Amino acid sequence: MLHIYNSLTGQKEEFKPIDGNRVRIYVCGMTVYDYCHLGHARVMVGFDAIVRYLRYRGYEVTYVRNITDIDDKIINRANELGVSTESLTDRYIRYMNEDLDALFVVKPDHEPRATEFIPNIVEMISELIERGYAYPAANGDVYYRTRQFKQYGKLSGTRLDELVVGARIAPDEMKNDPLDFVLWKGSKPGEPSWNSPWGQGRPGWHIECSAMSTSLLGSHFDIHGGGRDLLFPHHENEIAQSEAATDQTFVNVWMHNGYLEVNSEKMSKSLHNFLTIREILAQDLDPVRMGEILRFTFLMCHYRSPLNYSDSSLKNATVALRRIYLAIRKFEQSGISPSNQLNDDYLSRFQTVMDDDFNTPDALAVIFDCVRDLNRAIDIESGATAGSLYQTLSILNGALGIGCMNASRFLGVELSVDSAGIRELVLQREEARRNRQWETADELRRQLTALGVELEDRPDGTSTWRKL
RNA sequence: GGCCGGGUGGCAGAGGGGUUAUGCAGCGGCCUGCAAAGCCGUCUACGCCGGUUCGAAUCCGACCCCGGCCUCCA
Repeated sequence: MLHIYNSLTGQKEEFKPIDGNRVRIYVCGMTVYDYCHLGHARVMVGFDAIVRYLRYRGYEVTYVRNITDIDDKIINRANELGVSTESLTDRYIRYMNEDLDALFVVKPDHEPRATEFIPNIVEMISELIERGYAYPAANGDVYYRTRQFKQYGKLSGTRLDELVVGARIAPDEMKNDPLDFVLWKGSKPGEPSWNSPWGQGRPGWHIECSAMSTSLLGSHFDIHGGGRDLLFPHHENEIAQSEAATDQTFVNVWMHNGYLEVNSEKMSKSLHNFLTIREILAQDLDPVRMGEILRFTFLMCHYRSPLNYSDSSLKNATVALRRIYLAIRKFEQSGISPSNQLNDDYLSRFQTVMDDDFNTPDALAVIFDCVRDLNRAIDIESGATAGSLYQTLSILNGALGIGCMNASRFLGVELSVDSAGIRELVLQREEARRNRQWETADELRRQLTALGVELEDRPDGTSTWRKL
């Protein structure tokens, strides 16, 4: 039985899809005016693993992850660079896709952009005005009447009276109440804008997610996710907008990722302490290998816990992941055939921990137990057992989206700057060992070590190797 | 100030009333020409103080520290 922690109720709940076997999930993606940073990566990888697991579990998932391609920051950035907002967002969407590919993140079923849903947005705002939940102001803005929505604050646990203290009205805004928030922004000359009943303008940030999610998934769907920092006010406002406009429960389960931290501080744009995905990927000769290491780093920590990022997080992930790949390679070089007879014990342990709010660290513990068993089975030449464990391991890895690289590539065998030269030295050493010239063999090993190559001698006298 | 999280062994990081998390590192052994990898065994633990209980790292209360939200942020 799958249980998911619901931010709305503050507890783990049994998950029951609204419509039989179908699961409809919406995740807030990114605003594309800069490179993806590790905080984005954590959300994308986290929900990628969740969606993969839901599918593994047999659910028919419709996964929507939006792109915000119009807002103040995009406009400002485009102006700074002297380019159009479209060319700016196109560029960063391209970079985002490259980054996410490197992290083995599968494409969502729909990836709507705010600018493609202006009619839906306008329609929803009109509905809100009609129902008395919104009002146009003289400056061309349209605002949401927050106090009108009696359940406001139910997600974040805030009370309106407490919020008033911090609320403020910017000089150019014409709100009736400081708590009201903008649905539609009247545009200034020269800004990108769309036609609306309230004049030229653009959508506010919160409304686009309400419009896109309900348009693509219906007024009432199963799961809505995003980073913890979106819980308030973004998701709170989404609820207010959607439920006021449709009179229906918006979302059953709200899921939020813990923060990615650096030096125990939240990584964010405003603190200027963020690392981009591509900076990290560039740290290794093979960016794809680095992508999987980064992905693994995220999965070693539960999605709701804060993850304190450091260089040693990557090192930890590297050696842990290497253990998995060494076992895979060991099996592949053993000549044993994979077996279709899966190991029920591991499958069931894996499902138990993943069913408990997607506990990926526990799931990895199961995988490592399976790895140990596999190594053991290969060592004692128990072919049937090894074949079964190998196949089981592959299935479990696939459910998390790890271990899907070619083992030799991960271990760096095909990648070295001088593979041919290394191969030559390895062969020379094999020759020396055959002749029992241990001094020569050890000297060659020293040379290889200096090249960053670690040798593993096999019983038959040949050697395999990997990058240190 | 209000509202949320959290403090676990050398490190990372799950768990959560009595029984090995897991990975890395350490120690002992097997294997090896020597290594590496692998396997077997093994040491370090639950912020502080009280309480409940036969028994608490796990529940309750106070306290100390850390982080977050209350303004844009994944």
